[in-house]
Amino acid sequence: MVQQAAAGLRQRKKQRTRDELLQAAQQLFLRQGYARTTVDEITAAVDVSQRTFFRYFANKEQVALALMADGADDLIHYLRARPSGENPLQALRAATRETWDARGVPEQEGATANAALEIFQLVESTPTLLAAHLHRLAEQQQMIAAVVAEREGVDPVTDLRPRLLAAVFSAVARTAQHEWTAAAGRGVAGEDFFRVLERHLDQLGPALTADWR
Amino acid sequence: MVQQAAAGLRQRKKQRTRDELLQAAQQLFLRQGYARTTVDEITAAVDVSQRTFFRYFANKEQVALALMADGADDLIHYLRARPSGENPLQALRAATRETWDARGVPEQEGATANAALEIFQLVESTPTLLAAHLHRLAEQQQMIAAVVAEREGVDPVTDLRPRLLAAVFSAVARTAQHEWTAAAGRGVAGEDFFRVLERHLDQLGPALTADWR
DNA sequence: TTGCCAAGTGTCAGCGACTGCCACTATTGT
DNA sequence: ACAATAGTGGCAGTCGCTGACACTTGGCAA
Repeated sequence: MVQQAAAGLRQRKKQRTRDELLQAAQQLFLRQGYARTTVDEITAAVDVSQRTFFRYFANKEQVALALMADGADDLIHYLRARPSGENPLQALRAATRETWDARGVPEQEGATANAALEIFQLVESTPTLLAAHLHRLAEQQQMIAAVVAEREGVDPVTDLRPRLLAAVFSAVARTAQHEWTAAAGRGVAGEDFFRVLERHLDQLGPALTADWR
Repeated sequence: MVQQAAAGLRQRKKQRTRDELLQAAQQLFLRQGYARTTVDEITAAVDVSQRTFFRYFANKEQVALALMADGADDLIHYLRARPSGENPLQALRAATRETWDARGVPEQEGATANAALEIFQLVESTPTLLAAHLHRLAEQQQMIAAVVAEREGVDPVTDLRPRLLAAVFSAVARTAQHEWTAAAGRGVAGEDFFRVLERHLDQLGPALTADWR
């Protein structure tokens, strides 16, 4: 996952301006908020033209979304690799854990980790960004459904289960993420995201079946 | 639900231009697509200024969303009215059925019903609109969670179940809606939305627990 | 009725996101 | 060294959206 050949100069240059744009955007967004940051400000900070900006990102939202660690591709990959003995929900849970573990390393710089959290909160609190984010999640959900259907060898058109499972899992994951972001914001620091997710998954059964009292 | 006093002339006039804007927007959106329709075109059709348009709708997306029968407020209302003996999931299911039944009547004009479907498909196929729609659903989901928590008398902050239930139910409902829209588009006409939703809810257990084979 | 207040509208001026177009510069393979 | 090609900059223009202000019109009381 996440590998890069140190190819030609052209490639590297491109990668560099892209990174610079991202970094400049991050600084400005976190300092002034998303809406109050113009594309011109971002490009000025990196000293490229506005036109160039829109060659790297389809729109302003995409810069912000690109700042969030995504991991969806990784998830798909890990999910494909899970042993076929597991039932789908187990496989999803395990793949998520692997995805999470795999990226812990470069995240320890403190300042970086903190910025990551702030970005989550920024997205969560900016309607347009949240909308775009939800849209992206919906797309990822479809991919998950497809992989699950393939894994289990069921017809993805007829059988509702893959889509339902993907939908429910995504919903739970998103709820957990929401919760985690909020908690981390309140200084209730430390709890691992995956731990939060597990707590949510554990409550899934009770929430659906039992009488609550 | 949905009641209107035939109040002063001022009120009626306002309602009228709002309706006209909606209708004009609907026509244009369905004819030319969302992106290729400008706000100026809409206002020209109704003969009001662009400025007025934005006094009625916060942005272009909102007109489109307003064209979709919403029913969220109704759902909340019905949900509150459900007998407290029911467990939450049952209550949600029943409230949804009531919401659905309550609006069947004025929808039979054929042409209207067909346009409604087309709007769903328009939203589904237009990224910005879909994003906005998902965002709205997320807000409604929060309201559902709040009502459920209140209904069951549990702490909405500590207890994860209300939010999880709302999230899962919304996810299933959305999946069903997606399915329904697609099916209706393929001419596999006739199946009641609520029927589709029930099929999905029935598959929820199997999708989560069982080994799929 | 008259006259006042407030609600609703139009106009205008302007910002910011985004696109198409074309000329220019810099890398790459030969 | 040269040509093909990828990437950038600048410009002109469209569209969504907003603030400010002047104007019209419906609601209401004297």
